[in-house]
Amino acid sequence: MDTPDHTATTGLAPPDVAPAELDPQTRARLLRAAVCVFDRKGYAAASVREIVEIAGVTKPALYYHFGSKEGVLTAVLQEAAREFAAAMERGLRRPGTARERLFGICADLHGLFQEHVPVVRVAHSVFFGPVEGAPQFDFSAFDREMELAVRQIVADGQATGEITPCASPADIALVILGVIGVFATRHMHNGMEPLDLESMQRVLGLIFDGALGAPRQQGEPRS
Amino acid sequence: MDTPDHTATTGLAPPDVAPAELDPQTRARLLRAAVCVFDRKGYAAASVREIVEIAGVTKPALYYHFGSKEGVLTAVLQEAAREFAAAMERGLRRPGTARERLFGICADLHGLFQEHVPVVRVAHSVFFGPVEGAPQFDFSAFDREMELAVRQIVADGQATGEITPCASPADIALVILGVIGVFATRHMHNGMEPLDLESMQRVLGLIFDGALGAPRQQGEPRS
DNA sequence: GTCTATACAATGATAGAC
DNA sequence: GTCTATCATTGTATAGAC
Repeated sequence: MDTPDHTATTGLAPPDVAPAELDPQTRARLLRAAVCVFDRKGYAAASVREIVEIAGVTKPALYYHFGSKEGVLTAVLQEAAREFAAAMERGLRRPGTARERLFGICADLHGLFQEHVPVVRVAHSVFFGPVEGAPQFDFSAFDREMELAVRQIVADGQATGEITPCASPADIALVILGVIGVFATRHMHNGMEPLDLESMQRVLGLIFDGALGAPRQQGEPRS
Repeated sequence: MDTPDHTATTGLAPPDVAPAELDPQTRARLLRAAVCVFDRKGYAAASVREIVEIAGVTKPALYYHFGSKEGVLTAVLQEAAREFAAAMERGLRRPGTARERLFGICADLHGLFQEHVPVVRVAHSVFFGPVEGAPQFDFSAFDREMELAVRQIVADGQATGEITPCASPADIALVILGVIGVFATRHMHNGMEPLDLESMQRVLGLIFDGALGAPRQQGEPRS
């Protein structure tokens, strides 16, 4: 219970494995354990004791690699931010019509969220969490990048005539971001059954085809 | 610094004020202080010490009125839930077209959020916060009530022909809930400038008028 | 109902051996 | 790089006077 598995510190490990080889394992185990505990307890209530217990290492190992509890959280968020930014970039570089690109970016995000639910929850909690107590992480980048990407694609679609130029790209992007947000919410929160990708595409199709609103023939009294 | 103001325990207060008259004041002060601290530090990191300091009372007073730190949070959430439910009911009872009712419910929510930003942030944090550590509050009611109300109004609008019956009420409601969520998010998060009610009405109008999507004439290759 | 004073557990972080 | 052992602080909650 004290030292569960020392496959590398004992003589049983391959002789060509240097002692430093164990480091990345320790770091990765700590990160995974931290995400788990941050998700369950929240960052503030998460104890380094529980993190190192789950990781199977000791406290000084955590402080050696990350310096502090904040350092662990920052590392988690930085990795998440990298993956998120990469997804946004993929979405922007994707060829095709605006609809295809927007579908693609939403599908990417859907998959990313589904694959890393605990991390997404932790990131969300920190983003909306208290200003004091959490590290000063530039988190607005997440939302800003997403909004920028969607708005850019919408603007492209307007330039090619695929999307109506009657509305501002920002307003249209807002609607799409709202849909993404609702689906993300459903994925994050325990007790709400997540909506599948098919539903998301159906809803996005609704927006794109202008299938919302009035049947376009009996008109409101004015306006 | 120990006992800041005892306007009622000293002989300076009006003689017709019974000692028990101080109670609701203490309770209210505690609740306001708790919201303030929960918002700034988060529930887990909030200390009863700071709460009672800001409230100008002592620890036992808090434990007398609420039993525990959890009890304080629960009281805050319950009051918020009552106000929220009342707003949803008002929205459902409001007469007029579906558009008017939906605009009304969104405006109500917008006002409610704007008026109680700290409470909304606390509620949001708890809703998306860790499962362990926070009290078992039936929080899904918030989202469920909102979704039900919007969906009901959409269905009504479809019954009268105001809204296209081509899409399911649930899907349309999802889009509207997304917009509400985006606007709520902008209000809650420090560092994002909140969007005004006018923007919200403009975006909702976009959805209602079917102004999103293609200009309705050059059609996609298929579908 | 509200106070003073305190019990008692748990926390984040570190010193120093190896 | 990783361990054992420990520190100082802070947390929630309570006992008992008034």
